[in-house]
This record gives sequence, C-alpha cells and structure tokens, in this order.
Amino acid sequence: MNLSTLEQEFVLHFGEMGSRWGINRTVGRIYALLFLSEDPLNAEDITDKLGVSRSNVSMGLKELQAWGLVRLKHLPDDRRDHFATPDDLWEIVRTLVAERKKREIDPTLTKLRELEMQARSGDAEPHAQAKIRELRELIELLTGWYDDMNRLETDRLVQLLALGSKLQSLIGKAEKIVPLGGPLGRPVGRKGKEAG
Amino acid sequence: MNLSTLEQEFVLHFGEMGSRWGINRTVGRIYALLFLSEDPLNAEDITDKLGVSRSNVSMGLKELQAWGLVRLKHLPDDRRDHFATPDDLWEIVRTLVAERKKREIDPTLTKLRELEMQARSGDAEPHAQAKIRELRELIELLTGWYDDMNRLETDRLVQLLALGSKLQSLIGKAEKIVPLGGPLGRPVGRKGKEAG
DNA sequence: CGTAGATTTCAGAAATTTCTGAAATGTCTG
DNA sequence: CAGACATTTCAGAAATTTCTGAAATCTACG
Repeated sequence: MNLSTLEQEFVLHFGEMGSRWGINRTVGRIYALLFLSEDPLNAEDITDKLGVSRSNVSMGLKELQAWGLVRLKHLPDDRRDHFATPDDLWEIVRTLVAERKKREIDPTLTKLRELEMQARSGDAEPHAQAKIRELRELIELLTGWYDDMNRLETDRLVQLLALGSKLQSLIGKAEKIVPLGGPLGRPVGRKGKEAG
Repeated sequence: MNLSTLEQEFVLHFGEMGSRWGINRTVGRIYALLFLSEDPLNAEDITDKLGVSRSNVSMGLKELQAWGLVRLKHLPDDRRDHFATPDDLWEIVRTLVAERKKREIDPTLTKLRELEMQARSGDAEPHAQAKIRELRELIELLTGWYDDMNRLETDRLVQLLALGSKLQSLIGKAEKIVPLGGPLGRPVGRKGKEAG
C-alpha cells in the first residue's frame, strides 16, 4: 500500500462510507486517495496504493469522471493519464449536490408530473392525487430554492451560510425597506405561480 | 395487488428509486404505499398489495420506523398494528434530512476530527493535514447552517426558501441597519469561533 | 504499418444485500 | 394459563452488485 497511517485511515473511511453515499467501496477509496494527493496520480499508482485490480480502478475512475468529481490531467513526458480532484472545495460541493439532485430527485419530479397529467383526465382517487400534488409542490419549492442558491457566486453563498438564522431576524426588518411582493409563508407553493 | 394504475406507478417508482436513496426496493414501496393511503394499513394489507412476503414487510416497517418515516397507529377494535406516514410533509423533510445527515455526514465529521487530533502530535504530511482540515471546516460550515435552519419554525423556513436569491439583495441593505458583527465572506470557517 | 505501452471491456467469480418460509416469540382474551 | 392471532427472527435461497483477469481496443511513435 505505501500509505501513511493518516492517509490509510482517511482512505478506508471513505471506502466504508461509499455505500452510504451511493458509490462503492473502491470508488470511495480512489476519490479519497486523489483528494489527499498533492499531485495527480495515474491508474497504476492507484492500483498499487489501494491493492485492487487495474480494471477495477479503471471502472472507478470512469465513474468518478461521470460524477465530475475527478479530472484527467496530462503530465509532460508521460503518456499515461493522470487524475486529480478539483482544487476548489466549493466546486466539489456544487458538483456533488447537482449530481445527487439529478440522480435522486429529478427522476421523481418528472414521474410525479407525469402521474398528475395522467390522473387529470379522470377524477378518481382524489386523496392520492392530492398527496402527489402536495409532494410535487414541495419538491419544486426545494429545487427552486436550490436553483437560486446555485446561481450565487461562492463568496455570496458563503456569506449566506455563515449568517445562518441571523437572516431570520433580518427578514422582518428588511421587508419594510425592500418591497418583496406577494404574501409570504404559505405552507407550500412558490412565487405565487398557481395563484387564481 | 389491487392497486389503481396511479398507485401502482407511484409505488413502483419509489421502489426503483429506493436503491438510490439508500433503502431497498421493498422499503421504498412500503413507504410509497403508506404515503398515498388515506388510512393506516396493517402489515397484511401491505403484504397483499405489494405481493412480497410477510417477513419482508415486517423488516421493511422496522427500518422505516427506525428512520422515523412511519408511525405505529392503533385502531379501536383491531389487535393488529397499523402504520401511517406523518401528515405534515415538512416533518417528513426534516426527518429525512436529519437522518441522512446522521448516516452520511456525522460519521465522517467525527472521523476527520479524530484524524486531525492524531496528526497534530507529529508535523508530517502537511498537505494531507491541510486538506483534511479544509474539508472538516467546510462540513462544519454546512452543518452549522443546517442546525440554524433546522431550528426555525416551518413557516419561517418556508418564507426563507420562497425568498430564494432575493435574499441576496436584502443582505447588503439590511446590513446597514442591523449590526451583524464580524467580517463576512471568509472562504471557510464560522462565527469566528476559532479566532485567536 | 507495426509495435509497445496504456486503457477499456466483459464474462464469470466473489461478495454483499435482499427476500422468503418456517420456527420462535409476543400478546390479548376468555 | 391455554388458545388464537400477530409479529419477529433467522438461516438459507435468490438476486444484485462488485471485483478480477484475460482479451480486446486504443494511441503514439518510429
């Protein structure tokens, strides 16, 4: 392996957590290794350090590239592909959130909209229809907010996060100064789209 | 099965998505079924409607109860346990986020703190140490913000979410009125805790 | 082109997770 | 406390996912 205790523990932890994060052990370990590494590593470096098969590393790297969590680098005078994680941690967070949303939320949102369309023709099952609508509206509120946050520059985003609930007290005061338009605090629903 | 097309599609979708959400197919289906159901269901109802074994339902219900996503209900004149999802969707969101944080983030935060402690004794591997510290600080910023948000009452929380990035423009103006204390916008780190 | 790496693909092996039926355990009622 | 249900446990079967080694493909260079 040729890893220090620190590296080893970090790498093994990410391997164990992998299954909870929707990736497998090897993928977790590869990511952890690259994250700690000062310089880009090639596939054989990774194979050696992790003690897994070359083909497994190849598949793992492909998956990490599909996630956008690992980038290909080319070193001068070396034919082999080298890999590294993005330097900016915030970029990693954005990627992670975007990908998880894409995999875990978007398909359901699409499905819920489909089901609402299908159901609208008949008027059967009012309870189930209402539940589905409620769920769809909640998810739209959350993803809409996510889109807003994601549009912010990182500096601004960090400001907001650091403010935390202090924001809460700002709202009341700020509302008097900046016109916000529309009633606030309806239980579900966004931007008055469905008003009427 | 005895489910309408609407119910069936919804239930099957949640089953498929289950694996991406860190639960298995049956657990996803049980949850979906209870979510749509107007009244609490007992284990045998679920067994019949889903066509899976009684023991599988028992295990699935236990897991959902462990997540806090399903509650036990007792109907008068019926010995059997009945199950239902909480009525308030926001409660479900809070539960879901809290549980995922507990399973997916907290163990890593703990591990990172451990590793920092261990490493502090020697001064080897400055790069790896710095990366670990940076990651730990980022996670603390995010979980700290989460704690703040989680403390808000649902009405307030919905207000904030609905505001979205409008908030951004408020900050500049509000800051002139409400003293916020401490510099904003440091890349990582929170509330000046570690100042000194 | 031909050759020497480098990388990917993929079929089957290994490991892990999920699911089942049978047995055990729990609980209410008379 | 016996009988009737209801629920849980659990060992093994089934299904799924992960991993490997060998073969195939790709790519740069003489």
